[in-house]
Order: sequence, then C-alpha cells, then structure tokens
Amino acid sequence: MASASRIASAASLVCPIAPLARAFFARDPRRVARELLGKILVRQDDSVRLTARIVELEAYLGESDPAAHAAAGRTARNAVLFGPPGYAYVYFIYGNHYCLNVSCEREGKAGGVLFRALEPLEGVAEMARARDVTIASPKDLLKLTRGPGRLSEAFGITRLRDNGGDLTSQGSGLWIGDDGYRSRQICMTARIGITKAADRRLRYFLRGNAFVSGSRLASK
DNA sequence: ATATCGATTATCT
DNA sequence: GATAATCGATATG
Repeated sequence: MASASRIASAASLVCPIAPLARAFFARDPRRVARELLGKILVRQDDSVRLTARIVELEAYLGESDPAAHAAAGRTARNAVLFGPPGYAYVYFIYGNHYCLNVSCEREGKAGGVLFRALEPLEGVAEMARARDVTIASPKDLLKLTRGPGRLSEAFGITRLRDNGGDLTSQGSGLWIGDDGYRSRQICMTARIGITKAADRRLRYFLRGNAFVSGSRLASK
C-alpha cells in the first residue's frame, strides 16, 4: 500500500481540485487537448459530486477544419464555439447521444475540444444509475465513461442543461479542474467517426489507459 | 414541408 | 466486424 500510494495513479485524486483558468482555453485546440489530458471533469449537484479523469480528447479547429461543426460558419447550434473560451458546447447526435466540448481560442475565432473518454473517480454508483448499468466486476466500469456519448450520460450532460455553461466556474455545476496529476505518455492518432479530414492526427489519449475508446489504437 | 446526415452505441454474428 | 436504432439541426423547395 505504501508503494502504491507513492505512484501517481490515474484512478485516484492527488490533491484537492482547483478550477482551470479561462486563459487555459484561450489557445489552439490542439494545445488545449494535449494539456487537458489528466485533468478532471466535475459535476457538482446539491448533494452529489461526480469526478472523473480526462483520458481521451479530440481537437476540432475552426473554419479551416472540414470535420469541425464550425466549418460552415456560425449557426444557432454551434454559436458557443465562436464565443469566449472555456464554455460547454453540447450537441445531440445519432438520435440518442449528447457530446461535450469545451470552446477554445478567443471570442470570434471558433475552436473546440471533444471529450471522448473519462476514468471515473468519485460517484461511481451515481454514474452507474445514470447509465443503467450494474457494476459486477471492474471491467463494468468501462461501460460508464468510455466513449463521448457514454460519459455524457454518466454525468447527466444534456444540451438543455449544459450547453453554454461555464466550465471554469464551480458555480455552473459542471467544470474542469486540476488535482496536480501529471500525465505520462500521450498518444496521438486520427480522429474517430469522421469522414472529412479523416487523416489529421488530432485525437489525444493517455497511453495504456483502459478507459480510452476505440478497440485497436487505444493502448499503443 | 420534407429530406438528409451524422464528432455513437448496443447488439447481434 | 457489421448493422440497426434514433431524432435534432440543417439545407432545400
């Protein structure tokens, strides 16, 4: 136990969680994605706190990126991407799923980072209830937050509730924090599930982490 | 008013 | 590994 606690683990909190500053997000989405690995997504309700470590992200650039929702210019749907940095862009996809992004760059310049996978830390029972899954073995934890649609469901993220929310403010109920965890090896591959600009390597994940989505390139 | 298309997941073989 | 399910946003008439 003594040796295990000396090793920084992705599966436990290192220190109290401090919210990230807005300036963190006011940069190129590639840089933001890389540096968000190992940070923590927090859902704070009246009573419950859900926390999970960010282990996989994708960068979506502005109007120069054909795969980005911002590619065709500003619309009512993607307006948050064109707004100030550090806000939640939540969209609905495939008739079933919500996906969470954080806006990047300065106001007026689009850019965002998609949350693709988390490793649960606190509130596993609540996440399991939200996902309607039973945790019978450690590998069932993967059903909670592996994949962008799953993590959103586990955290109760919807467009109505969270789109436009401030991810740098604890008062918003959904925010991103730093507990001092230092991520080790970072891998980059092509983004998943897109057809346009499918060759660009803008997917970032923590090497070897079991919660990373995708079957083949997850642990390289 | 209607048609098309997903930054996905669950459930098969 | 293949595919059905599902519906809001968007484009077009």
